[in-house]
Amino acid sequence: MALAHAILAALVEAPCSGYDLAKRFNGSVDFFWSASHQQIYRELSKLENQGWISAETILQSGRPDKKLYKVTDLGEQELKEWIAQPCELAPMKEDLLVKIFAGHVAPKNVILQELERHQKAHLERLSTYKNLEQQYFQHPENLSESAQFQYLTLMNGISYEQSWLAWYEQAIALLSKTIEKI
Amino acid sequence: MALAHAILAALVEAPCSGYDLAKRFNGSVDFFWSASHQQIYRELSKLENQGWISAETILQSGRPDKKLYKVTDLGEQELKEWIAQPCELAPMKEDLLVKIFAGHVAPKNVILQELERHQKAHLERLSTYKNLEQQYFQHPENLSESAQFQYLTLMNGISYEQSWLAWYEQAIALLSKTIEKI
DNA sequence: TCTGCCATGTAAGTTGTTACATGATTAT
DNA sequence: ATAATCATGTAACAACTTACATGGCAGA
Repeated sequence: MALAHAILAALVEAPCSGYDLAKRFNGSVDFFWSASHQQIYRELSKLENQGWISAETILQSGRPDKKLYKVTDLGEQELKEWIAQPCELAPMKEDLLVKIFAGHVAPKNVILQELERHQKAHLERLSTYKNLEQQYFQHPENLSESAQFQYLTLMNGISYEQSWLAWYEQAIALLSKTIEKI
Repeated sequence: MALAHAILAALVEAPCSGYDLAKRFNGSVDFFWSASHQQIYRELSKLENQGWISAETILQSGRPDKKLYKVTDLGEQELKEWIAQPCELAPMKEDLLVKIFAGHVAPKNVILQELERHQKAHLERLSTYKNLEQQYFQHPENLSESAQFQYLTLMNGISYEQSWLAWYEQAIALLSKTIEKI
């Protein structure tokens, strides 16, 4: 049920189309949830049927019409109740760490290359996040309440990326050293 | 396909039963993958049919018989090839951050309680990880190659938990302050 | 006696992935 | 011309979750 609530959360903050939601939940700025556009469209239909969101069709000239979704009172109530229920820690699913765990069955330079690829990707994400921080959250003390909460999720994203980057440094150093020995 | 490879990775390091795998992929020591026992048993059957693992039935007195699984040469080859293929960054799915993102629709003390619950859970995990470090990885320079790789995954787990804990401090401080204002 | 551990599974339902499909507009 | 962006979806399949099911043994 969590995709439903992630969509509600995103729409409460800013009503938008499925296409826009897909952009927010894809690629580089998905610091709290990710989902494909197929999932999103399917879920949006469900949410509309349940009456948790409502759609307004916006006619556009020069580009396809779009449906602008917003959260209904019922939907907001539901979101509020969901927030109050305790939830589990997110399950770990890290392909990269599976590779590291079994790293001794593969050549070390293969592992190192993969580490460096991921390091680069995380570095890019971090810089995206820092740009967002600069643009929207320069003066944390003046933020609206909802902006404060959003800032907290961004801070989490930044902290997450930094923790990965610190680990890459250690991991690459350790593996490079043992390669030299051989 | 990643569950399959996570199982291969775990079995390469130490052959064991489905039950044991489930324990490793559940609860507090799953620092690179998590899965339920149902998933694991189903996947084990598939892997055995594909010839990537083989089972030996161990008759036990006083407790149920068990199947001890180990990775075949074919399975190890497959794992090796999978490691060499570049993979994506793990998708983000954090219920807690969804709650935070939409935090303004709920009472602040509800959010704070949930933050504190999670903080406690992460603290416990960190201490579990640190105990493992003390027990098995006291002298990193003397570790076997495979133990070195395992230590890297543990280090990642520790770094991950510490990053969450640092964020909780910030988040709780920020929210507590704004509560006082009201 | 009741709970928890050991050990394995099935069945039904939900969620997520991959591939396919359309069609206009804008920028290179 | 070609690719990218806007905008929405369907269909088939794979992965994951939740609930159900069994049964002996050990310890409080």
